Amino acid sequence: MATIYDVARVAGVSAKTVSRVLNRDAPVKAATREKVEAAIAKLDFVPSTAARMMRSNRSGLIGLITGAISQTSDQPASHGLPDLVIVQAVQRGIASSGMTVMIADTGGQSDQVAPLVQTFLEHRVQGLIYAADFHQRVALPLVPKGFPLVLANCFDDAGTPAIVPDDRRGQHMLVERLIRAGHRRIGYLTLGRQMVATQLRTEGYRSALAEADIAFDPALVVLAYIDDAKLGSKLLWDAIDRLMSLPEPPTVLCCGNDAMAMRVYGILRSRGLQVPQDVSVAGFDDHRIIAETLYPPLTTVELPYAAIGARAAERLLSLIESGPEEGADAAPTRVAGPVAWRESVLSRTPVVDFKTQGRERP
Amino acid sequence: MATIYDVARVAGVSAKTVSRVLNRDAPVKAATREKVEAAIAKLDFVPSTAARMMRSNRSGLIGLITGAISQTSDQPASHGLPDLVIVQAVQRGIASSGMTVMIADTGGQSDQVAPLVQTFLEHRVQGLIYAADFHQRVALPLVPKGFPLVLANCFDDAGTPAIVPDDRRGQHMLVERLIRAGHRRIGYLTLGRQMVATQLRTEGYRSALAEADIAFDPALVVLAYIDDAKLGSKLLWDAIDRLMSLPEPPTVLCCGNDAMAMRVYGILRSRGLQVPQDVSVAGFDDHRIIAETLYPPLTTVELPYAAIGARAAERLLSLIESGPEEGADAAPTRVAGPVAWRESVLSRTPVVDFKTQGRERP
DNA sequence: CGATGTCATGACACCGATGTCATACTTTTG
DNA sequence: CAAAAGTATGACATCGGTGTCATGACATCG
Repeated sequence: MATIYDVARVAGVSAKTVSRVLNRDAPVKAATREKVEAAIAKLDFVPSTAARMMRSNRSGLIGLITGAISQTSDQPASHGLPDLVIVQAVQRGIASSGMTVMIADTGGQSDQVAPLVQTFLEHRVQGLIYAADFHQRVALPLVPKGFPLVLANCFDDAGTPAIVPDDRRGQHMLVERLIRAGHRRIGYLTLGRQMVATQLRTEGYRSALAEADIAFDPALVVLAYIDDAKLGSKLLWDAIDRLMSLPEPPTVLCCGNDAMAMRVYGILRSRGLQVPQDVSVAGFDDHRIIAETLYPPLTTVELPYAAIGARAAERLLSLIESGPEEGADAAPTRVAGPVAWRESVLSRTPVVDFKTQGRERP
Repeated sequence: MATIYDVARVAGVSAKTVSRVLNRDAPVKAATREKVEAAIAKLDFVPSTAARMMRSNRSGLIGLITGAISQTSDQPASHGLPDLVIVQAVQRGIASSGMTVMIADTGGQSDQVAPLVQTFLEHRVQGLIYAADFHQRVALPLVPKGFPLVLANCFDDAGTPAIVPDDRRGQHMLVERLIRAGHRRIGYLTLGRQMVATQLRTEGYRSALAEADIAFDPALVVLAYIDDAKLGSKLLWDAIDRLMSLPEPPTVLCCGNDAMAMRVYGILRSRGLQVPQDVSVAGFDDHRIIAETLYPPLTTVELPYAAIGARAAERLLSLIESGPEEGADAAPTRVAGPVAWRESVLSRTPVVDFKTQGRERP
């Protein structure tokens, strides 16, 4: 590969002048510039970032780590996709600042994190992002303190800048919307209890009910997911059985995610119940390929992975530019996705101003 | 950041000795090594790839480009996921050789390809992979000729090494399997005709029929996809109407992809037809979250994205090591995914040895 | 025992850019 | 018109490692 000296020789100028043409950081006579540009084209010269970096100490690189980071291992290998959406969004955000993203995946081995970080540091990345495959608490990997680092779709106890989905608000908005559509008995089929998302969403579910002065009925909330296809299926059938045979059965079933909602469609149909005429169904994730393809299309809440990735990139860039920010550090940034309202939820002629009525009772 | 000279000073040795400790490329006394290692640890020294690269001229970097590459634009923005699975597989394959992957996404702008390639060249990547979001023909971007380049999930007319899914064989295997299960009237709801995959799969469909001496009936093959939600839905309804009201209707419907199969489930149910008792259904892609979650689980063909990514990485590494390979260059490498046989297809008590019977007829 | 070889280490140049400073040539200005 | 200011360019050191070669200390061998 040609060097700046080759170009200088061919163009009959000094290397420094070629550098000036490349960087436009000092005036160069038009005639000289043309000679240099001709030489560059002729030699297929491409400047070396490595050499450049040696002086400037700025690599223009960002490191992105995906896959298992901490040894939780109580969680199953995920569906494997959401973090990739984050990757894409991060890449776009970073690219818009002229930097380049290097990626590495732990392949599920949390002990791979250390060597990956080392490699990134050797490349002198100017910042690191870690993207998790589902909303979780992680134990921090080893980076030099003060090094720009942002967590996406996860958080830690050390106050590292983090961007996470606002599960609480997402579920709250969904339930609120269901109530506005006239639903009062709202069933909730949850994912595993130990998941961060489940806890937060349950809070959102309850707060929305509370805001509308609807009493929380524990019988309406049922664990309906375990990590085993066969048992999981039975669990879901039983959960629905239990809910639908309540004295006052729910008019809508909120599901822990869209895939569960898809199964619920099938189960309800097998029981002769039509969606949404007999029971409404709502999901979570806005996994488009499911939500839009199901018939009827599924009402759900978007898990804003793209927004999370974009925010993470943004945050990291600002950390790099301005150094560690002062305030507002402790809590993760929560990004709420909108409710995607589709035909799987029936609007029941609502008892107008039910809420006010309730309040007016002494 | 500390340099090798700082380490040398602290350890009381020369820089070169530190280098030797780092690279283990020459004998160093145990006592000296320990002093050096202590100094490295004390200073948090991390060697600079950039400086290293200047002498060795090997960056240890691979460039990966995703998103729109050529200005076809007749194809809609894809579902956006498959290429990310390829990204992950490529990353794993490359990482196993100790190299690092840099990624860039065109964000749908094919005119972004040139600057991205330029950036990669500036970083002195040792090879490039382009991963497309669906099986397609692409027009080559500008890379120095002889530069290691592999296409994944796409191919060009210039004979660039390419890894693509074997759509023909995939569909062939599926149909062959359906025939073995006793099906003779096999409906086929295709994706857009201009898609490479559609053409190849139709060939596979026909060849499997031919092998079994089943006459090809054009009435059984119907275009059922256009890029418009509303019109697409109507098209699919009509297609199914047409197929099911044939004098001899199909006993199984092959769908262009799993999402279509999911819709077909819904449509069939609305018509009072049970899957698979009344009609069997098969998909294509093995989009797990759909295929495994649908009830009944969907028989489909895996689109081996992970394998494609892995093969692409492998191929690129061999190109880098051994230089341009000689023979077997022209045709893309085709990777066939297995048939995922699930409960959406009914095994009809087959007319035993129908095939032989057919042959024996004069 | 001196010649030869191996081990352990250091001095120094070099990779390919850019920053600093010097210099020659122009143009502006009092 | 000379001094001051601006323009265009080059020489050279430098960034942080590694390759080459030299050197001194021992071990081995005929």
